[in-house]
Amino acid sequence: MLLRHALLVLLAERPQTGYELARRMRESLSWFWSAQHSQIYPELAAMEDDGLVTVEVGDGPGPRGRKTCTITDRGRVELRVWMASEPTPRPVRDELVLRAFGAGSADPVELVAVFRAEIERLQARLDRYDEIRAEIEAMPGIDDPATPEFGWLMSLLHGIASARARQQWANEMVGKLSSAAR
Amino acid sequence: MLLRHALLVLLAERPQTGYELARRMRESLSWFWSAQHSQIYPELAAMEDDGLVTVEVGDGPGPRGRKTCTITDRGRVELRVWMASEPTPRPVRDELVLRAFGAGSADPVELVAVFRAEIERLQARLDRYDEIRAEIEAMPGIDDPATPEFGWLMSLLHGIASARARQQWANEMVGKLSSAAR
DNA sequence: TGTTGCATGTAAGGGGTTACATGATTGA
DNA sequence: TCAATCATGTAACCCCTTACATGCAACA
Repeated sequence: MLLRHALLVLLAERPQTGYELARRMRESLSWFWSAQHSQIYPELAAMEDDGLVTVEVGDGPGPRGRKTCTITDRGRVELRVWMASEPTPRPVRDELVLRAFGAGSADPVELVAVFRAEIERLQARLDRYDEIRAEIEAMPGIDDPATPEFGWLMSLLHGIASARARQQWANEMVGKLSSAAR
Repeated sequence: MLLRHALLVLLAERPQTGYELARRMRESLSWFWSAQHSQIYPELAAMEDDGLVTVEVGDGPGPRGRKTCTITDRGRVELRVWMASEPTPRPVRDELVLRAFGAGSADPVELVAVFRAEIERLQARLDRYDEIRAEIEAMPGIDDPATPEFGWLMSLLHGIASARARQQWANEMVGKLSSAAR
């Protein structure tokens, strides 16, 4: 029931169509959550059955109508309860750390290249984060947790902190592998 | 084909049974990789079919024999190629960051409690990491990437770096939420 | 006229978790 | 004798990704 709560978080802000939700997942939320439209549409239907959202059908392009989903009071209660609950621990699967663990089975020169590439990817992401951060921090009411911008900034700060930590670690790996190769 | 390479990493060190591989996944590797025995046994059989491991059946408890898996030359080549390849980006799903994003839909006091609990969980993990670190760093040849201990230390350093970064971020969240509540 | 974006759905398949199932050995 | 550990396997189910499928509107 995790996609369900991710959708409720987005719908709490304003009513949206499934297409819009899928786009926001892809474009902005994707740093910490993601889902395909093929997963979102059935879930929205199930949420309607459970009374968490109401669906309003209007005119739209294509063979089917455009369906706008609105969160119900019951949906808001469900969301508030979930927000206060402890995150269920999810198993981690990190290919890069697995490669670090298995360093003994790799060509050191090739492995250094893998880590250097990761450092560059992270740098590109950090540069992008900085741009967005400048935009968001200029917004009024950014320190008020009740505004959507607050949550946006907080999740961005997480992205920055974790990318920096990972980049530094990758850099350390490159250093150790390089000095050993010499 | 990711479980496959995780198993090859472990088998590169020494021959092992499926049970042993499952235990190591659960006990030590689980910080960055995990798999259940119900997934491991069929995968080992498939790997044998593909000539990546050989299986030796011996006496064992229970109705079936004890099967020791040994990596083949072909398995080592497969592993070396994979180690030098770029990690395929996996979608992130982080419940805690999702809660930070949706801060506006939560009771601030309850949300602070959720983040404080995470800080404590991370502290317990960091304490455990420090114990293991002391043990590993005392080992000889720890700076040689060819030894299993090197990979062990590197993955541990990743765990420490990412836990610290996450803890600091969670602390920042608590600060912002608390000052807004007042 | 062709491509991109809007808009909603279904189907097949892969990866993973949980539960079911069996049974020997070792130690409390 | 009871529990934990060793040891291997199967089955059902859930979540998710990829691909298939349809068709309008706007723009180049």
